[in-house]
Amino acid sequence: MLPFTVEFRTGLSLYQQLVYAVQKAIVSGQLLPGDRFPSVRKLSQELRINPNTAQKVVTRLVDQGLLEVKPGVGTMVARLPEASPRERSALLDHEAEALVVEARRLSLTLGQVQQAVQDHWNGLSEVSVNARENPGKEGSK
Amino acid sequence: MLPFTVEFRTGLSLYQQLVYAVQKAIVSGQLLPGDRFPSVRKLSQELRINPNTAQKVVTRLVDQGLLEVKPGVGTMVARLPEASPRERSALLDHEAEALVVEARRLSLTLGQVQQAVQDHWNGLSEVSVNARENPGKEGSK
DNA sequence: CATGTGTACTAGTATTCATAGTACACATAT
DNA sequence: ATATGTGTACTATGAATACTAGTACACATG
Repeated sequence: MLPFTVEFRTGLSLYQQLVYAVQKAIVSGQLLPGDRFPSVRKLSQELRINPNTAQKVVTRLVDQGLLEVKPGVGTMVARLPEASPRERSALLDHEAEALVVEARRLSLTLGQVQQAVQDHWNGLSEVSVNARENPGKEGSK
Repeated sequence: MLPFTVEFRTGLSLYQQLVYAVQKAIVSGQLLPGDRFPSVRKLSQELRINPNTAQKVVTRLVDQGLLEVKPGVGTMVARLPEASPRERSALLDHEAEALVVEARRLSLTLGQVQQAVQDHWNGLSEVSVNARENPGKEGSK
């Protein structure tokens, strides 16, 4: 029973997809700062992957500041760290450009791209709202 | 003397970056259908890479329908092929989402993302306009 | 014929990814 | 003190990918 969902697809490495799934769960509010995060042994069991692969996922997310660990205790979701201006401009300069190049290659329109961006933005915000209702239910257990 | 520019950065494979640079040159109009594309030997010389790596770039672009080759003659830029609905929805569903997730992780705003998308969109269109003027200059040589 | 083109190989090295297994230190519950 | 669960660090292996080097052949053109 993991607090995030992941559908494995071909073309991307397992650990990349897992890192992304957790990032998504965090930015959407499905996972909140202070929440307990499953141990690498639980991750590897549930996902049927090697513990070292699970550990690699956690290490990457720790490096990004999304998770924090206490040796012997476990892992929990951290507060979203302040992003560096460098990272931000890299996304706006490079990743956004790559999306646009790809969109133009597929003959999509600017409007379609912007609409998709907005839809995803709103979709993640809706999850955030739902997530705040669900923790209340869990608190009653 | 290549008809596209590429700045190699770490983190991505050489051939990926080259494929992207050519995609960008094509969608921006810097390279037009029918234009001659450099041979793999020229690519490897200019870029100081192995000819097999250059060939891999060309093969990938041919697979995408952006280039077409005539054995013994050479390679030229193809007409932008009709993109499959599958590719399109994949970009709008997955790549756009990934950009949004990353943007939210970096605490960027929807407005900033959409502004960046539009800027890049416009930036590529401006290149297209300039490219149409430059061929005229080259014609006079 | 000489030159330039794409293409297909073989072979090698380095890196990444994922796995398997082991073991230790730390923390908590019984 | 013991049992259980935690993170962490290793070694080793194999597969896949990336990139290089070199060679050779067929095709096209001057």
